[in-house]
Amino acid sequence: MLEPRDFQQNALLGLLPQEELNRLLPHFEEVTLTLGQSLCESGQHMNYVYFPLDSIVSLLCVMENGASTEIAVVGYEGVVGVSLFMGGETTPSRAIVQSAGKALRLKGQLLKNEFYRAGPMQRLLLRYTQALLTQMAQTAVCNRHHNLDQQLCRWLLLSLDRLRGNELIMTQELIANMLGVRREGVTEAAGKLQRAGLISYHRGHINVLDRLGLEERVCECYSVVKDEYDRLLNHHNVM
Amino acid sequence: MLEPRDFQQNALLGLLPQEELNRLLPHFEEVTLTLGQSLCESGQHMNYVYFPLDSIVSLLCVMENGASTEIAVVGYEGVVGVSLFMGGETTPSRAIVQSAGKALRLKGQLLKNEFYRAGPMQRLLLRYTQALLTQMAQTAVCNRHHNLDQQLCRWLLLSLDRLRGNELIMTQELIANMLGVRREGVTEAAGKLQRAGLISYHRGHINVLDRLGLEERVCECYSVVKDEYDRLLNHHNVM
DNA sequence: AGCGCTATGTGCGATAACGTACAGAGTTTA
DNA sequence: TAAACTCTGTACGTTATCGCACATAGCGCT
Repeated sequence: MLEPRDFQQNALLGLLPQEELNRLLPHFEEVTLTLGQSLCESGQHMNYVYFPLDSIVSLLCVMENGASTEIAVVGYEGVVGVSLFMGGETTPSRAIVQSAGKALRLKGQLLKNEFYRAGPMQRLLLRYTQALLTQMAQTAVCNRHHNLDQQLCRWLLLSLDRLRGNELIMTQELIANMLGVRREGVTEAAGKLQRAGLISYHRGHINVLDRLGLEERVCECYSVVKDEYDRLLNHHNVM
Repeated sequence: MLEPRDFQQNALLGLLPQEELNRLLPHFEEVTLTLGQSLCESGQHMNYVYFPLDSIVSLLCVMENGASTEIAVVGYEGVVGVSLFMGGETTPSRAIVQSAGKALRLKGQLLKNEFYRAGPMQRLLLRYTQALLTQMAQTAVCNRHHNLDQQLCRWLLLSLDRLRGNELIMTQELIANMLGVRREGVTEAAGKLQRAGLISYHRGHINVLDRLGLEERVCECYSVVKDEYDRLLNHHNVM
């Protein structure tokens, strides 16, 4: 049986009133997500929704030729599987574990039942979905208007916000897949950050040395997304 | 007083059971939307939601330097103002009329009341929101991976699907703002389509001469979005 | 130690889109 | 009718990213 404090590790669940949480408590399962694991394939039904604790999940749009782009990232502040309660059951996107760690999972049907009580859980999940919408929109603009250097900063900061420490375990190849660019492009952009002393890079391990430095370089997209999450999912506004 | 058949012009309202519609019927207002009119500014509260009949509205992400990109387009199949019922009240994006025409509008509070009955209207609006989500995600990928020629085809087809005839009233300058590219780029891409006999172009009037030709040139993004709208908002699946 | 695999770094020509400038044609206004 | 304005077309050098090729370095395995 999970302890109440386990739930506080996920910010979304942490916002729920205790009685709502209690109803679901026995049905949660803690699972370990491994790097690269797929939680959802394009067009497939999901059996579970996942509330990350210290793991990070990327939502990817995959194209016919195999090229992909990350459209949003989900960590302890959110949930993977919004299409379940939105009513579509499936989405055309994939959910891939970008950073290994723990998550709480819940059977899709149970979440749907809770959602359709039209109480705090519904309000919360809808506000979260709107934040996700903003993240996707901003990703679209960023892809259009900002250069790779800035996009890499945005990606690093969004990931960092969802982790405890300052270390990311992620090869340049994988980052390139997320951003939808060439691996060489990431090498070059990351090289600049490394020479500027903002990060150190070593065979799949990125250490962020100077977070403020990254924030100076990043495009506005980062703070637009962050501010909107803060606004929509802050304790005062939600309940 | 509006006639029931007026409502059938909006596909979303057309999917609602009669009794649901009857409850709201007295509160709808028909309005004329003019080209370039703003229905919603970034971060502003919306007082109304709009159900387009024969008008088209673009959702734009505007950046600090004024550059913009369309992240989704809404026509007779949808509604402008999802942030109202999603709970966030505002969004960081703008809603601009891209093609003049009629729409039905409803006071935001009335829609929210209806939404929180947790009945057919809620189910419908949530499914629509998921479709919107897909459109945004696909826009992000398309911005990344496809060239301007293909994106223009996608944009023309998405607009065409939301219009009665084959004529679009839209300057190259405006299309460029939507796609987030240079006006000259649109001139060039449109020139290719014109020379190929697919469209004819004259001072803000585009006539689509060969729709199938456009569908042959367009990237997969168009059909991903269209298929997902069809799946999520088709009569058999919704109610 | 030696081999193979993986991750990173670098170089270079090709390409798409950019910024800018300007010309011409059509439309509106004075 | 002339002037002003709007929309479209064209040209050209610049830049960011791509695609490809290949070098180097770290790590694991035998």
